[in-house]
Amino acid sequence: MPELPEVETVKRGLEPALVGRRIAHVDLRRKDLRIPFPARFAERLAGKRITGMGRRAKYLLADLDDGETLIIHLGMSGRLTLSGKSGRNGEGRYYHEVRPLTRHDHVVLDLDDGERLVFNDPRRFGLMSLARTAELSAASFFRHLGIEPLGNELSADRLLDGLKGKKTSLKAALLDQTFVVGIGNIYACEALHRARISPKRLCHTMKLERAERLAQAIKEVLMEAIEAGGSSLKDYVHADGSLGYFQHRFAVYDRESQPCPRKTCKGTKIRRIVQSNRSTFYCPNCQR
DNA sequence: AGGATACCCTGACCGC
DNA sequence: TGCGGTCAGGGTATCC
Repeated sequence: MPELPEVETVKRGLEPALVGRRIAHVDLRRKDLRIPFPARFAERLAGKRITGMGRRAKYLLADLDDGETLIIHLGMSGRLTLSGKSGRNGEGRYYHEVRPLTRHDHVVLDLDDGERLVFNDPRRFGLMSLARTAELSAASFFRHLGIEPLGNELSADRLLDGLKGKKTSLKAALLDQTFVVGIGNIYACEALHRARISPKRLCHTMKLERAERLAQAIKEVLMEAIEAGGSSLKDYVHADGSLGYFQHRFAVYDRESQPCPRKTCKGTKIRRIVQSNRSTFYCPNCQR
């Protein structure tokens, strides 16, 4: 379920533990995830220091001190877990505990301070790769990506420009990562509900007023989810170091037959339809 | 060419 | 209790 807000939350959760640390050892426990690991992956990571972290679309980035960047995509079920524990106990004695590895723990990064980062991904829709930091935007993963939804790039005008002439539904357009990045099935539904626009509406029928509402709604929905993730970060990095996805209240997603939260809808039931093989949830009363 | 569909994969869940 | 079927969705290959 990781869309932009979840990836951003993972980035913020990991940043303090990873930046400045050196990767002491890498354990690659299989040869591929969704795609094969790049050549000499473990060797290229080992010994490098993590100098900073970033995010592009739903990709998590860790810059290394040799000019390469570790690229991580969580796919659908990927998780990054901090599982090492080391330090001085009450008696000043050094201790080191590491959680035993489990099924689907595919990549293990041991850091120089005793911390351990584990990538677990049951469905293996995720990926890990490496690219030259200076050439990231030209890397295959990023070359075709559209604009980031937060910040000034996304505006009503920019939306209108991208939507004009498109014959698809708005829902499909929002999921298209070559247009706007970071929005997945959940936040597409949520943004359209907040903007009071039908997911079935055809792109080319959009005019300025709806485009303004949609641009605003996308930003709000994503930013509120990031805030919810941020505020739950201390719960979210659990005592054992594992990172869970924060629970967030959705207005329409996965709420089929439940009342639309919008007061003026007076209990109109949320409807579920299928668009391009994916569930769409919306309120037939307020979304037009 | 661009839009729709199939597929990768496993776990959760449901009905029997 | 077990078992088969269905669904979940990010991204991309492939088809139309």
